[in-house]
Amino acid sequence: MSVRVRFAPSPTGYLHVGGARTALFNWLYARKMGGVHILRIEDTDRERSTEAHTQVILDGLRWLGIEWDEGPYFQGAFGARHRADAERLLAEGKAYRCFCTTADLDAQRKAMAGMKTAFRYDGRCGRLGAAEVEAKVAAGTPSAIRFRMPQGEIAWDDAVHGRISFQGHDLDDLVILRSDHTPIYNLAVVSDDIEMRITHVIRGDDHVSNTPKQIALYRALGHEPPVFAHVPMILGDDGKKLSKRHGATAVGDYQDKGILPAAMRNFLALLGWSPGGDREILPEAEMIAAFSLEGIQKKPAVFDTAKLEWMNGQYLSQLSADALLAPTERELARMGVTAPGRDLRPLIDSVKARSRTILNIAEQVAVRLDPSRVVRDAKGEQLAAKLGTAFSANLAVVADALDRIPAAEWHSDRILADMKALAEARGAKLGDLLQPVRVVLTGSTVSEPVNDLLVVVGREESLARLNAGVRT
RNA sequence: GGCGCUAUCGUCUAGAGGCCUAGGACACAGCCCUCUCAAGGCUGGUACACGGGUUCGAAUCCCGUUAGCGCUACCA
Repeated sequence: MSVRVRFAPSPTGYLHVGGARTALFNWLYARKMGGVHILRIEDTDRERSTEAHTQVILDGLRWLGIEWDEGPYFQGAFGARHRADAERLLAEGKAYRCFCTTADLDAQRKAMAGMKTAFRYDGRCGRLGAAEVEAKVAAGTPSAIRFRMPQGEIAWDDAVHGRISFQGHDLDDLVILRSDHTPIYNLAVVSDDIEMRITHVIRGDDHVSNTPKQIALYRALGHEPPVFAHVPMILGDDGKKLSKRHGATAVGDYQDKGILPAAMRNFLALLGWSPGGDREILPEAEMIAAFSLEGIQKKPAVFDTAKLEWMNGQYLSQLSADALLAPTERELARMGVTAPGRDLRPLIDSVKARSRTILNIAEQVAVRLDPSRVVRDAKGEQLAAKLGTAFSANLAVVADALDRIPAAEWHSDRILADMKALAEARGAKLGDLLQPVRVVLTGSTVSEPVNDLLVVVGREESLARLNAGVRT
């Protein structure tokens, strides 16, 4: 039987990194096994679900390069089947009508508050006589449908955790159909997974306590449960559940920060999964080849932004300026920087080695393009203070020497040769000559080699900035 | 409270009884390279939660303790 997996987000918020990773694992497993990856939007919570959220989730998945072979299906469209399944269970005596109102339930809960055990529905409506039920129905009393939880052990062999076992008597008789005839999550999932012939349910750890309920539902409905694989949560750097106060947690935020989809995918894959051994950078094909459910970690993982950025830098350095051009231009446009007719690729090449994100690249390109974006940072100020009058004196000397290089010979090699000769002639250190140039050109003490920087900024623009620097 | 899950460097992890005086990566520190930085190379510190077993031998198996997390809805 061929593998069929699904990613089933509920559109009640943005696509967060935990969900993205779950999707990634589903997709990797499908690709690895030559199976089918299905996208199903679980929009049965109509109060919190929005179309905008659905769109954000779809966009996020596409950005990450996670494809689906079927769907997106919308769970809300399957209400009739969910209802039919609930009624079948009712007809077979595996479920019963519950006439308790929300207020009744609250009262029951309150009454049990002092007791040591947790509140559990006592099944009182399940003990109603047939005549009594009929009378209530005839009287038009609204009722929900409750599933009769079987007693005894319910266990399964989880693909990541191994055997997990619950006792039926610890579980509630759960409502499967609301009194307004809409389905409850646990029923809808099982009904859909059966209908879609899902073979492996790969989902977040937070669902393990739902699993025994769902297994019971599978059996009551006359189907074998699928293989379950519960992947652990992703935590913030304080060990707490990842949330907005940890900074970016939505995949769209990382897109905005200039993270590459391939790097994000690689990083997410390695959060809670390991191919075994020492590999870190895994191209898509290798990732698929190495993927296995057994390689998934049991314990939650902390999301380490520094490592993500390191990884992004690795991917960045492998990409050509050609490949980086479009995303960089997009970023520049957002910053309001345009350079019509200018080939930005040499600038990107010049700058990408010192960048960890597209945003870094764009910022540095912008500074080289537009003198108004040069802002002297703390290190730059420090250097100027340290050199004192030598700062502008050196600038003047360098500017003078550079001015003698004809435009046709404004090349990296020629500039470096002249600078070295100048340093030697004056008995100065090359660094003392060049650092002021770097600071005046970029505002910072960090950049590509100054001779390259001069080429990238251009002869006239460089000289203009240097001369302006001498005067201040 | 109940039920369940988890436990190797600060972080991500390798490790399926002897290969472990515990390996890699990020981060950190130092050195090399160098006009600065990044990259790269080298070096360094830091971990098997605790307590009992089982075994000739345990990071690896079992039990307990502790801690963390999840669920406990007519939410998903």
